[in-house]
Amino acid sequence: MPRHPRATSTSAAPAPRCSVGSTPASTTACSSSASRTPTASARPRPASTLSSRAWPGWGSTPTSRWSTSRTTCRTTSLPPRTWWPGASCVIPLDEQERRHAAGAPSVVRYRVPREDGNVEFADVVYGEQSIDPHELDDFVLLRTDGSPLYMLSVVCDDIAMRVTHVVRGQDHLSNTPKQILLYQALDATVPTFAHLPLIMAPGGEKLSKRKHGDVVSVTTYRDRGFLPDALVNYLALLGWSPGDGDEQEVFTRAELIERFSLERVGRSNAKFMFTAGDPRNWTDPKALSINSTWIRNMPLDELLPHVEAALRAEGLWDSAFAGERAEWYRATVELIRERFWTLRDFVEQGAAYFSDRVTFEPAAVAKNLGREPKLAAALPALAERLAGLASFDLESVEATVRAVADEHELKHGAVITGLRTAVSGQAVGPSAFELCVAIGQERVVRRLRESPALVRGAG
RNA sequence: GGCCCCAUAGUCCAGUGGUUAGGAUGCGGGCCUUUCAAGCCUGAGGCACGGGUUCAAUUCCCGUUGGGGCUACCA
Repeated sequence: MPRHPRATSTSAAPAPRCSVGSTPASTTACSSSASRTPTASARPRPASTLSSRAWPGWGSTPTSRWSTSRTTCRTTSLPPRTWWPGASCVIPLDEQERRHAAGAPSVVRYRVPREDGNVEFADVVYGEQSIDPHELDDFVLLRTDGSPLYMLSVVCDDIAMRVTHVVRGQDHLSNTPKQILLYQALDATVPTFAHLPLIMAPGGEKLSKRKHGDVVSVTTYRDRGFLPDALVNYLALLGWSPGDGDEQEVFTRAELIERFSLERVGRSNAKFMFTAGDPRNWTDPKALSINSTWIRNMPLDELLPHVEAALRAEGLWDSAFAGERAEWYRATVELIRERFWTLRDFVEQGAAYFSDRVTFEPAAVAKNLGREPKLAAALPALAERLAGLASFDLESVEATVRAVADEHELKHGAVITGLRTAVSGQAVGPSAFELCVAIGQERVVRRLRESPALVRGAG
């Protein structure tokens, strides 16, 4: 049998079928034969419901008996199950009859076999496990209403789906022995288990949807401009590495499929660093970093569709970008992606390139326009000079900018940075001259003509 | 309380019975320059503690401490 799900099955071994995650496809899959809604007329359940291991159990409230047991074993510091030799679980038959006659609702509980030795299995990640069944509770299989619990459902679903490899979080490691017992009770083949280390929140607790909200949701990453491959790349690195002195960190999906192996997955939990509410570090900085690496370095042709989708979603897409302006579009994306971190940057900062929409960053305006009042006159003057340019290319734009700066007795840098902000709204970005050429003569001229209001407003 | 798992910089990962303990990210400084969440260079920062085993432990063993998980008529 292949040791992990991505291994290629070479021989007659069946192709691995994986159960990834922990939610059964159906919580009622197993209930058909075993569950009946108890009624006053229901006959006592035979002890043989499940390999002579399932028993009816009563309690005035679902957990009353267990609460007592917990208290007992805590105060006596006994192993949890020693007080439970079966006596309080196995109710005498006549008592069962009496309770059923009285219509007392019951659950069906699995009686753990404690005389057959330890439950053993080899976890692909955590290694050999051997659990003393005395540590295991007699757990409930069916609720009072006959519906199955998770423990039974996963096992039944995975058997039904012929799952060969179960890959899930380490929080299920302790439940695995119970499930193995169920596989055996049902006379089914026990699958191979691989438990993965957990991803913890910055505070150290288990990361959860309930407590941590959107950061745990993949759709959040999609909506906030992550490339699918970049997310997968980052996640793969949480707990796994190629090893053998190989320090590569950027992996394509194909490389991951080729090189990933469960055997090289570590056993210690990872902390997922993020700062809720911080627009810059809303998720782990390393995840952001890998996403930016992808955006900057992936083949342009593979990035383009993602940018297009983002622009379309914001109403910034122009069919000309795929037609007569295709070349310009490609060059522009290539120019601006160098400093971008997520796909959102293409619609936020990028809007200034693809449309008439410019978002002026207040800090940028204050820094590059607000500190030099003379720009209120210089920038419009520059606008007219640029408007008169027959060829709006890098060299002529630069020459014009420098000339206008001299004429207004301004430092070149002041005009250049002011120009960048007046035209793109940003304090950072590509070379101001390249930026102008990319945005185009008409828009640059128009934005410069409108800039005095910004200069005065900021000053 | 019981059982299980884990332990290398802030974080994510390599690594070795003898190494200047490596990379990434983040942070500091410098360079470049018209800007920097860009690029280049550079700096600080780590083997949790205590016992063993050994000529020699970050590495192997035990314990301690610390962290996490499970222990539901949740999944």
